[in-house]
Amino acid sequence: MPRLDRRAQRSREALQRAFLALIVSEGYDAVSVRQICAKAGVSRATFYAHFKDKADLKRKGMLGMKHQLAAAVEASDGGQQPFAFSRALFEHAAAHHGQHRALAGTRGGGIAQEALQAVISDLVKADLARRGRASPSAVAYYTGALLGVLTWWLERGAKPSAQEADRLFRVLAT
Amino acid sequence: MPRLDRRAQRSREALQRAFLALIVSEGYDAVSVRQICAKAGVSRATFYAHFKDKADLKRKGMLGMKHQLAAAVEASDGGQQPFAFSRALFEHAAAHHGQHRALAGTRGGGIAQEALQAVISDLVKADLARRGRASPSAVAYYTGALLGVLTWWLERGAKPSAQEADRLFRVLAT
DNA sequence: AAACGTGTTGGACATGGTGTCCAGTATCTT
DNA sequence: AAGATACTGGACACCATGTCCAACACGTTT
Repeated sequence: MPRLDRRAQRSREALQRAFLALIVSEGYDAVSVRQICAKAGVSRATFYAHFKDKADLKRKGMLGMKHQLAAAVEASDGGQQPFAFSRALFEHAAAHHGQHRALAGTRGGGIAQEALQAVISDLVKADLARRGRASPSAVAYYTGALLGVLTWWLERGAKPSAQEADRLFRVLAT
Repeated sequence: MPRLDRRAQRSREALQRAFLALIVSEGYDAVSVRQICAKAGVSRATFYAHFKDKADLKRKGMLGMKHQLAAAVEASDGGQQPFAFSRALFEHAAAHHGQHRALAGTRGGGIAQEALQAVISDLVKADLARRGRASPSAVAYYTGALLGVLTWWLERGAKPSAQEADRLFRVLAT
């Protein structure tokens, strides 16, 4: 049995979708709760029944992305090569292009940088540890580098394929 | 002769200072113009005489930092070695620790990431070009890596010396 | 199908921030 | 000293926020 009433689920999803669309077109700061509700076709009272405020909506959205990402990486086995997870990361980003751009791009005010950074940082740390090369500065270095290539690639419209972007990163990193 | 009336300069600086302090203690989003004025001991009308809004204050503050940084890098000659400018960058960050942390740290919502990113990106691009290794992806890669190490270092309180942090970066990058 | 439970609605409300304006006052410059 | 310019503090209209509620509609359950 579904944990959530159909109506509740519809409202939630409509709000999330509207939020992402507005972030892209207006920028995170400029988006108001009213706008989100209008675009979602949902009463403002309903918004507050689901989320504490705009930041809460953002937080829950990022939590979802975090889980998706972690699952995608988990599901892929890139073998033993260094930074094996990066391929899955680029491919997930390509598949959910709009979502990533909204949250990680400049328009989103780098809202998701924090969350992405946390996920990537963990992956990098584990990877380096496996190879006996983990140091805090190295983790910061490779995390930043990967995030740099990822956002660069997203902002130019995920233009080269995910596979190619992944290769570009890995060539530089090794 | 001074381009700016003493009074005007005092007000400006008081507002900038108050803004930075509040960002650190409250976080960028939570800071209101009223709070800034109260902390600066300045009338709200005065604020609007100097800045269009909070974002404008932020923008002008970052412009200042950008110029400082560029000047600091310009003034130093790190010889011919790769990424010669990075030393000056870390040292400037150490000298203006509070300012950097307010704008680049998590508390500031990564407000300055954009500005820092732009400055560093230009420097990296020029450096790589000089060595005939410039490609958009490489610029993104090293810019991200340097930004990653820099923010990591700042958030742990600029704990190892600037010199040491610089060395850590350069070892990984070359 | 009917009854129940729960999500949704729209509107009211108090609160507080925003950006603008102005007349009076304080301070700087010449 | 006189003129210029910045500051003050308060008023203003406007808009967004977050909370509440009674009426309603939809989904779920029996």
